[in-house]
Amino acid sequence: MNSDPFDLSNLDQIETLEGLEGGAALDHIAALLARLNDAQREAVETIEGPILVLAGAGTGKTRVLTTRIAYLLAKGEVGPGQILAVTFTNKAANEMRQRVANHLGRPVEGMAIGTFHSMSARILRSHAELVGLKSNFTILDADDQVRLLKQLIGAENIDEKRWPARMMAALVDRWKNKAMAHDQIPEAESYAFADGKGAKLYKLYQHRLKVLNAVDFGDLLLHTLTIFRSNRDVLERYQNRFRFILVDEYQDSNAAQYLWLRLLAQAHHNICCVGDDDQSIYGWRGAEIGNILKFEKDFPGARVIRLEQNYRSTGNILGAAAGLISANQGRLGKTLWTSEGLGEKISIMSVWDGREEARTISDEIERIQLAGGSIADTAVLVRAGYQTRAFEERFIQIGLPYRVVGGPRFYERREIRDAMAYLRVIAQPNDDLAFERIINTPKRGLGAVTLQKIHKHARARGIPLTASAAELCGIDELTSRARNSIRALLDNFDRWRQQAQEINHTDLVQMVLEESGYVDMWQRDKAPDAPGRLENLQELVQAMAEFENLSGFLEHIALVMENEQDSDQDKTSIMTLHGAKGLEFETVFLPGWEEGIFPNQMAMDDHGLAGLEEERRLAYVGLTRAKRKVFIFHAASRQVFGQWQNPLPSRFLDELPEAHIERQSSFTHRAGSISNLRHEPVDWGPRPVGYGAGWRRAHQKGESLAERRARSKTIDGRARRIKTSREIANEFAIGERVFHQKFGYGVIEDVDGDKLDVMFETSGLKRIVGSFVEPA
DNA sequence: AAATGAGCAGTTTTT
DNA sequence: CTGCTCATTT
Repeated sequence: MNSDPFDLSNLDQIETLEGLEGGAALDHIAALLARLNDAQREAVETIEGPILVLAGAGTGKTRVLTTRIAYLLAKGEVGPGQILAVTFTNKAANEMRQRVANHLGRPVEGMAIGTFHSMSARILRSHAELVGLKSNFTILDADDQVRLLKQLIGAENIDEKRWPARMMAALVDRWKNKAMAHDQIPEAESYAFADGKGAKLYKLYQHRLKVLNAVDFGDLLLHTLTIFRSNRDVLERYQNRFRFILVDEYQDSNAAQYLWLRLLAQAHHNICCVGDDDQSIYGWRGAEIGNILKFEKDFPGARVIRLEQNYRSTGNILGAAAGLISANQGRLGKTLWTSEGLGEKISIMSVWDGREEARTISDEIERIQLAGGSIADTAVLVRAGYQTRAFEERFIQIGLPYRVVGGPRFYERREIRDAMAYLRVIAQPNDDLAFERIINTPKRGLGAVTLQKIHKHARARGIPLTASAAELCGIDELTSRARNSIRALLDNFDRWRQQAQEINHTDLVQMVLEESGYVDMWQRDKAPDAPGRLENLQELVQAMAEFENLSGFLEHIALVMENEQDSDQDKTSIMTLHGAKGLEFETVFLPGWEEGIFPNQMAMDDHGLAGLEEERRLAYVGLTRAKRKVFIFHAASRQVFGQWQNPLPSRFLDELPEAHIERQSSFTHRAGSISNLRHEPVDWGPRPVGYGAGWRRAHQKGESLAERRARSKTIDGRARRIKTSREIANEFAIGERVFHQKFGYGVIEDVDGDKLDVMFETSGLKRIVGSFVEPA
């Protein structure tokens, strides 16, 4: 959890680890080193100077990072306080801390391990005044950010329909990721929003944040950069303190993070970045794959070490992944290999639709379950969040235990945010956004009109909303009802603030939720989800108990937006490909490999070739999550946003080397009709209606279509057979009349591999996959 | 001031 | 299909 306290008051901390110096510790570390391969050991033992460790999927990257830290400490020359290790997620930071402790046989205090954002928050709290903030500043999340921008956009008389606040928020994020302050926005960029008002809004927004004593996510980094750049003495103190810097997932760093690292590493150059350019999948939120590609240029004299021995996957999986990723340009290049065998080929399964896809996957997971396997070792990895639903529905229907990883997050739930807003107003009366959120929640007769008046008065007097509300109670501006209501609320807050000094924070939150009427509001609510919300509030109280005080807790939830998952039960996981990075499973299911879905259409529309390549890296990440077996699916027709579509199979399927894959089709329309059925040249002459090639073939075999269907059913009711694109191509003849479930009857105009051009009677010319039509 | 209903748009990934 | 906003009604 929040267990990475490093003491900023002691910037020169160099104490080494007691009890670990000397022979015993070195023996211990020697044993750790002996378990590494040559490349890994080199990465651990090269202490001085910049190093880039190119760590392919499953090559022991975390082991290298943590052993390296343990090695530094055990040598006795480096103190924990001199090490800075940055990650992108809190989960990764916690894991790293844990594993270092395991290596050393004891927890390590005083080491700075954390995310870029939590590290920056620490630094910023120590020097807030240098950027015009107070050290108790609030950290706004995306939701607050959007609400604030919405107000500003409204005040500027910009049509919020045409220029949504979310868009502006995305723009602000983008600029901040690139370390661009509001006075550095080029004219052209400014036109990305509301006909050139982008930069102005950015400026207004930053101004407003300062008044609110608040920062957003991007500001944590940006303000820290500003402090470093304009206060040489402060920078030097951090440079001296953090003599050894380690960075995880370097391929995900953005421009601001790069600058942040470069400033800190400038003095001593002891920076070790670990990453994999082939797993760079966060370009859309500002990650610069260029950072890792030009590492050697940025840090002259850098050593580059490649970790290529894979300890996770079979040869077939690695071969398929390698073939796929080789289609990308501008890679640093790695060749993963394994000393293990080829294992099973990757199965590419063609299904009719999403329902069958979900059914087939659930069948397969059940089979693993029946065979006594752990289904926690299986995962369904989807491209986008909305795809999880189909699987959830199916799994619920058959009672298959599952968990959706990375679903709606605990701290983003409405009731939790409401409760948090109360606490924020208590902790910081100036927190206008929080106050606005709960001023009429639960309903206390303070509607839009009253709020408008409070706003107006606040603006006129240049004071926060709470102060404005208090002043309005003293004058004759509001209705007496509103006045009474506000006074009661403010009195409550005064009392709670007093109580906050005396009782502990968990009791406080209970008291606040009761006395504000918030609990009551949900108890009276007859909506089916109301009881769940009350439970969540209870959970919130429990979560708070783990923190010493209110501000510690508020900091935690601002930065640690992950919710821990119950890992004790044997459940299969459903998650996005992004969410799966860094994880591994015995068996991985990859549904929805269809053009438009994966690769995602928007990624390609918005970012062209770069977007496509990132999609391909995402596919690479998906494949390399599997230890033993991968199933890839594509459906002939799929309902997206209530619309039926007939997508083509993903181009990524064609990029998988044939040697490592096998194709299967789980539907039966042409079961039994294998390529050797076509032994004669096709007669192109006119044929009587109802006497098509398909019909003839059926009779050559002496079986009706229905009979063949029945015969081909397998024991478990599903029919499966391998079908290569060559088979498909040989099965069809130009001029043949076919039937498609969605498009009806049509005539084949052209055959290209496994794809057919079919002129349908009702819907015209379509390009479709051969396995989805049957002879008419 | 609140509740209801119609119409609408947005649908990727998230520290 | 869903969730949201907005407008209308009570």
